[in-house]
Amino acid sequence: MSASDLTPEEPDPATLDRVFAALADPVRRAILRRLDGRDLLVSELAEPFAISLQAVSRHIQVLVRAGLVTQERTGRISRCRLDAGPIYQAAVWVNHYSKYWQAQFDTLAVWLDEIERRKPAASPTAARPRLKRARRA
Amino acid sequence: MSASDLTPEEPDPATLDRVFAALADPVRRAILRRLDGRDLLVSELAEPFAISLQAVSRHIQVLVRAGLVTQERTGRISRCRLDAGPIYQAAVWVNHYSKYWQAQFDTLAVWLDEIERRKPAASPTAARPRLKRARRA
DNA sequence: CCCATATTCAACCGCATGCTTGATTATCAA
DNA sequence: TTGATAATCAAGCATGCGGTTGAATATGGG
Repeated sequence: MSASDLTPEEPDPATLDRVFAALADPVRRAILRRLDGRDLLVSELAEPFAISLQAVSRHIQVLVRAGLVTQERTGRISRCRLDAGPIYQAAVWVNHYSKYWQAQFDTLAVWLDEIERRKPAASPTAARPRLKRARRA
Repeated sequence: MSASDLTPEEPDPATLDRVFAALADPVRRAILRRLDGRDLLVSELAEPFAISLQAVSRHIQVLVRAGLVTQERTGRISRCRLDAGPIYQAAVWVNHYSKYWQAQFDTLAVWLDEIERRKPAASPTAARPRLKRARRA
């Protein structure tokens, strides 16, 4: 899908700043992963981490400010829900460069096909080795 | 490193940290955009920005440390080249959530269809903006 | 050689981040 | 009312970031 179909060419830079900055932390990424498909309380969210509850609470606030999480308070509990909307903007941005790794993979695929073609009757059970992601030279 | 490198479940967190952090700055994103398709010198890269050359040089170093830019020095000049490889890891991460915005667009499409259906003979020239349907994962 | 050019290094400043511990607010339950 | 629970607020600390200016390091050209 073309990026211009549903979003402007360059979305709000400040939004992109906040989203990418929010994603630049392993705890926050793990929080988003845990919110994938279910809503969780702050304390439930904090449980697997080796840091204080307060620290997790602040991580959640960072995610809220980035628009990636919404909180709905009922009584003393606060249920956290994922909002993947802003991630879409990040996805549009990074996917602009997909041509590069696709070209890389296409080249690799052609190369592997070439190897396959030169092989003198490979064993039928031995599948072709999986494509390893090309590390930069 | 295994076969899962192509579509890694969880790539190296530190790499992801550096890549997302590098993308969380408008100057660095603009640098990457300007390097899309051509290599540029540091001074050429710095030209459109209202900050000092030293500041741009440090931004480039951040991008180099994130693996997004490589520098080839010949003499006193330093030619900068984009390496989109690490962006692929970021793309894999964010595209994991594509199901959400695709669902959103599907919902929007259904909603627009509903409106269309209730309209009593819409004007022929004013076409409803076409919504490209996102591919179902 | 002499000087301009290209880039980086170094020191500094202001501010944000990530974590801690302790206090506070608010709610539920006995 | 009393007390436990859920979550946030607040202060403090170490670290890192983004910007500046000034100096240093090559390198190329006259």
